[in-house]
Formats: sequence, structure tokens, C-alpha cells
Amino acid sequence: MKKRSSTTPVKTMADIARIAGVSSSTVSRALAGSALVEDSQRDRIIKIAREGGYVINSTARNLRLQRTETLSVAIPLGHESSQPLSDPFFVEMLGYLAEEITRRGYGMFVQKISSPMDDWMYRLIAAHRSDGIIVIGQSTEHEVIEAASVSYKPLVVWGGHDRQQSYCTVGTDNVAGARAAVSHLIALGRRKIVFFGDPKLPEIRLRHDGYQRAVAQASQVEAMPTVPTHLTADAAYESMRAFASSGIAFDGVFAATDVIAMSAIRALTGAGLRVPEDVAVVGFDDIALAAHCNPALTTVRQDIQRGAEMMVDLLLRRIAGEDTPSATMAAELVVRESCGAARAS
Amino acid sequence: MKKRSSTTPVKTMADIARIAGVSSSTVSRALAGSALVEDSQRDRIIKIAREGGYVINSTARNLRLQRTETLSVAIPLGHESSQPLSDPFFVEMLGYLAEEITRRGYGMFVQKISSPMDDWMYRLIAAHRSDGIIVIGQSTEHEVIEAASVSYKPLVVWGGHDRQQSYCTVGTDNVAGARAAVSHLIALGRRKIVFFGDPKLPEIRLRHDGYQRAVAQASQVEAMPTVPTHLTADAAYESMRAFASSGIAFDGVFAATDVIAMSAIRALTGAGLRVPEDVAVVGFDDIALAAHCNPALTTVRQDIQRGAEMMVDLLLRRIAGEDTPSATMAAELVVRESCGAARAS
DNA sequence: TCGGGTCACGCAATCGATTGCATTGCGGGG
DNA sequence: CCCCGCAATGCAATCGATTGCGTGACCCGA
Repeated sequence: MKKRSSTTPVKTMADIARIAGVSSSTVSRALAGSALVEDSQRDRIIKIAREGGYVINSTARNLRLQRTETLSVAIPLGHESSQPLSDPFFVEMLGYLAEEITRRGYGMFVQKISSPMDDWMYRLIAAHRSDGIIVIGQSTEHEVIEAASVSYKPLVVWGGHDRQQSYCTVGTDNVAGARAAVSHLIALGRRKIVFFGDPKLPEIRLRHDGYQRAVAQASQVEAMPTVPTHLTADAAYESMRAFASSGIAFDGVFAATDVIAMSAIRALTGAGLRVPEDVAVVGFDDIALAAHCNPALTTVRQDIQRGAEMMVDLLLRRIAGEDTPSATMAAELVVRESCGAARAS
Repeated sequence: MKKRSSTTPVKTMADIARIAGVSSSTVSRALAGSALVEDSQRDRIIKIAREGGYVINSTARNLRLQRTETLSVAIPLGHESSQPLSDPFFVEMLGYLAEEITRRGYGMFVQKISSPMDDWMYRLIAAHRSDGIIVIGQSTEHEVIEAASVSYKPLVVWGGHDRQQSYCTVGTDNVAGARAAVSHLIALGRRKIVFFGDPKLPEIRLRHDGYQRAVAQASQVEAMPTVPTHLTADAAYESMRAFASSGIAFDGVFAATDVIAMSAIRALTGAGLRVPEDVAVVGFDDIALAAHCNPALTTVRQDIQRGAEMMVDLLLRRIAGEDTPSATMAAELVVRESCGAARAS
């Protein structure tokens, strides 16, 4: 930390004005780089500010300018009781958002929505603590978001996009990604593929759609049950353990998220099944650990970084008054070890 | 979102005052529950506010009250080039902090310190955007933090505690935890235990101390090299791959973090070594995935949730003027599969 | 009936930065 | 020599909530 030789503490523009022998108006203009201030004067004022270690008081500035220079990031966790932010996907997204938002000079106001009353959105808006809101994942809150979006425009949501929804989303092409994943399993000779995930959540429903299309399109693939597990590692582990001991034969698993996939693999191994020899597993998300677990996970990659950038970009444009459309990014199948090589059908 | 029947928009206290036929002073006092306002009057004002959907403007309030009701959370990543927030440990911590901070009615201002110039701390302080700062992990920034802490009191740091450091830390007893982990490996019959992690980082240095003490205390345990790997999954994987092919024989690994441990396991498996049969692995942190990777990871548990609570608690007390001491939490060895059972020495 | 006291409430300053408008000084053209 | 105009700067209001101090109304006892 730099040492400041401040005999007179320089906290406000008035302090600078006093030292420079001018009014605070001039200081304000000088610091803003206004051409109205004489060059030498401006330089002198800026020098005083710098040497005094002056940093503008953003609270006062924001009050005057009627804005906050802050973006809210809301994470609804309606689907997992009181579980803390457990999914690395959300957390990686949070990290990229932090990066992108601070890069643009904004602050990031993080809000976890644990026990959603239906007015969380309203309260977040009315608090006036941010200029706009990013919602990570629709969870079970689609209706609430939809309702809020009618009157509140600076809002961008990560998640699945539906034709009849009016709010602006950024997301991956879940249907195509899921379809590619399941088609890959089928191409490797798997015929009994189970879907793990709860289609009540919008994104997961789309992935389930993709799964169904791939299955419907292929021949000789058996219809298998859908297991609506929660998104947490514990719940997914338990679901898979129960399913594996149910006696239903299966040779492939399409997990709605990587966390589910990794937990499933562990449960399968615990049940004496080998991955990928006995059961091939594909996930969705490509979280950082997917490449580094054992066996390495074949999964559908979502470009989280680009997603974060797009959300911030769209939100800032919405704050500026533009009415931006939703954006969908391509999904990419990343083949690793967990689904093995082709085998005889 | 609730429907507001606001013919007259109620945005400010002055609006409410106009409707109620009083001054904004009275509105302010009424909303604050002051006894100076007559009961029926107060109820009426509160009713008007509620029906108008009024939410106080915190920017104005904070300017007047000279505070921000916001806490900064800084994450220095000096150790991993431009890597995004990759370690689940940090990210889980972030989630718990978000929970705890919002629970206390504060906002959370997240700042990622990617390419640390030595004035990041000063800038964060001088921006006046928060009432206090939580730093997650010392990374390579010990000196900067130490320097800042001399003049800036509302500061709490997650990380290792050293006798000669003056800032307030919250952390796990790294030495004892590491010692327990390594002693466990030794008790299981392992004799050639390698340490993976970079002792340049304060916390890791303490874990390395614990490792050395456990080794020194035991008999028949060979001195093995320390491999100073980075904290990212990729770097750790590469380090282990290189080490495994170096020809040095070993039967145990103590990884400084779970991410390193999980990557190491994968590299070992890739090199044809079995875990835990050929090499036993112990990690540190007990991140959520530790229990759910394959094999499940034996590791030293840090109570992240309690850590987050303590940091917020200490910080609020520091903001209130108290000079709180550092806190160290007990570490707990969690035995799972990755170090196997005892074997003949 | 009057003075002292209490209760409710309003006035106006304050927090710090911004900005429309007024003002000052200076130079040049008529 | 005077006046106009421009350049540079100051004044003061503003954003919205808070709060010390002042004031009016009312009640009570003397």
C-alpha cells in the first residue's frame, strides 16, 4: 500500500478545492476532464488529488447521478432446500461474472435466494441497490421472473429459453447439446440409457427434450425411465444408488449436470459396476473438475465465460434503454473417458 | 411480483409526506419506528408506504449515515496467472459468505484481484464502497495485506496465522490438520510420502510444517521431496504426471488441497498406478466433491461455513471499533477411500 | 388565568458530487 | 475609448434521508 504524505487529509472535493484555492465545482470539472477548466489549473488539481490519495465518494456521486454503478446477481435456489451454493457451475459462473462486472467498473451485489417467497424479485428491484439484475438459473422461479420482467427491463437471466417467455435469457442450446450427447452414447452401442435430472427445471426440461429426440430418432434403443433427482451431489448419489439396486438393467446414463454425473459414477462404482465398461456416463456443463475426475467425464460443454460476458453486455445495453433479444450459444460435446469406446451392439 | 395500485408513484419520503399531509421528517421518524411520532400517525404513514410499495433509497441513506452497508470480499489470485476462480474451496467460501452477509442485511461487493499491483488494497479501501473488507486467502499478498492493516482496521483475512503478523485472520489449524493426515498415512504403513503444494503460500507452508513434523516424529519414514505445484487442477495434474515418471518410488501423497489431490489421483491412475493400493492420497479442505469423486477422498476438513460466519462476525465487530484477535478452528481428518486400509510395513 | 412543561411535529442543515446559470475578467473590434 | 463576447470560474440548487433544534398546541397546577 502506498504511503501518503497527507498532513491535510484529502477526503472530499472541498478539501482539494481549499488546497488549490478554487471552488469545488472547478475540482469536480477538473477531475472529470472538462474542457471548461484551464489546462494548467486542471493539471494542478489532478496532481493534488493524486498526491492526497483522493478517491471519489461513489455514494454521493451515485445519489446525484441517480444510479448505483452496481449490478445485482441473484441466485435462486428454490430447488435445493437450504443447500448452500453447491453446484460448481453456478460458482464458476459467479467467478466469471465477478471478473466481467469489475472489469467494466461496476460493483457486483450478490444475493442468494434461499427460501423464495414470491416477492424476492420485487424487493430486489425496489431496494434500488443496483442498476440491473442478472439471475443465474431459473430454478423453480420462472413465473416470478416472467411477472417481474413485464415492468422491469434491466434484467437478464441465465437459463433455458422458451418461445412464450418474454424475459431476456442467455444460455446454451440445451436441446442440441443433450441430443448430441445421447446420440454419442447410442453410436457407441448403448441401448438402455437412463436420464437423471428433474425436468421441472426449465433448462433440464430442454435437456430432457434433447434426450428424448435422440432416443426417438434411433432404432433399437429401449425406452428407459427418467429419474428426477435433485441437483445436489448427495441427492444424486442416493438416486443412483437406489436405481442401481432396483434391478432395472441399463448400460448408459445421461446426467442433467456434471455434479449428477460424478455422483452417479461414484454410486455405480460402489455398486460394483464399472464405468465405462458396464455403464457409460455423460454429463452436462463441463465444470472445471469434469476433466480431472476419475474417470474423466464426457460432457456437454457450456461456455461459461462467454455466457458471463454476454449477460453483462446485454444487461448494460438494457440499462441504456435497448430492448435486447435472448441469446443462445452452441453446445459442444467433449469426449473423455466416462463413456468408453464403441462396442458391439 | 406484487401488483402495486400506485396512481401516485411513491418513490421518496417526500411523496409519502405529501400524501399523509406531514413533513418528510415525520415520515422518516415514523418509518424508523421513532416514539416521537404519534402512534396512529405512524401507523397511517407506514400503511401508505407499504401500499405504495415504498422501499428506502439506500444510496441517500448511506450518504447521510456515512456508511455503505456493504462488505467487500477480495479474492487475490496472484498464484494462478489469469486463471478464473477455479478452486471450489474459494467458491464454496464465497457462497457461504454471500449467505451470511445477506443474512445480516449487508450487501456483498466481490472483487477478484487477478493481476495484483501492490496498490489493490489501497484502492479497495479508498473507493469507500464498503464498510469493511474480507480477504479470502493470502495468496502471495501477505506483505500488501500486512501493510494495509496498519492503518485500516475493518479487515479480516482467511488464511494461515503467523505469530508476527498483525492482521486478523480466521483459519483452520493447518499444522495440526496436516500432521493428523500424514500420521494417518504413516499409521497405515506408508513410508514414502510426498508433499504436493507450494510452501510459498502461507497456509501451505503451515501444512508443510505439519507434514514435516509428522515425518520427523515417526521412525522408518523416508525423507521425500516436496513438489511445489500450483493450485490449479491442470498444473497439479502435470506435476504429478512428471513426478510419477521420474522414477522415484513412493507410496503416499499428501496434497496441499483437494483439487491437487483429485488431479494427482487422476494422473496416478493414468500412469497405471492404483489408488489407494499402490499410492495412498490425502487431501486438504474437504470440498463438496471430495466425498463424491472416485475413489472418495480422505482429507482434512475445514469448516467453511463456520469460517464464513466467524469472518463476518469478526468484521462487523471490527467495524464497530473492536480490536478482535485472530481465530483458529480445529481441523478434522475425514477418512474415506483414497488412502485405503492398513497394510504390512 | 397564567406559566411551566410536555408532546408532536416542522425547519433547515447535512452528507459529497454535479451542473445550470450567473459572474468576473480580459481581449479585440468598432 | 467603449462595448460585446468568450473563457474561466463561482454560486447555489439538487439528489433523498436523517436529525438537532425550534415552535406551536395543549395540559396541568397554582
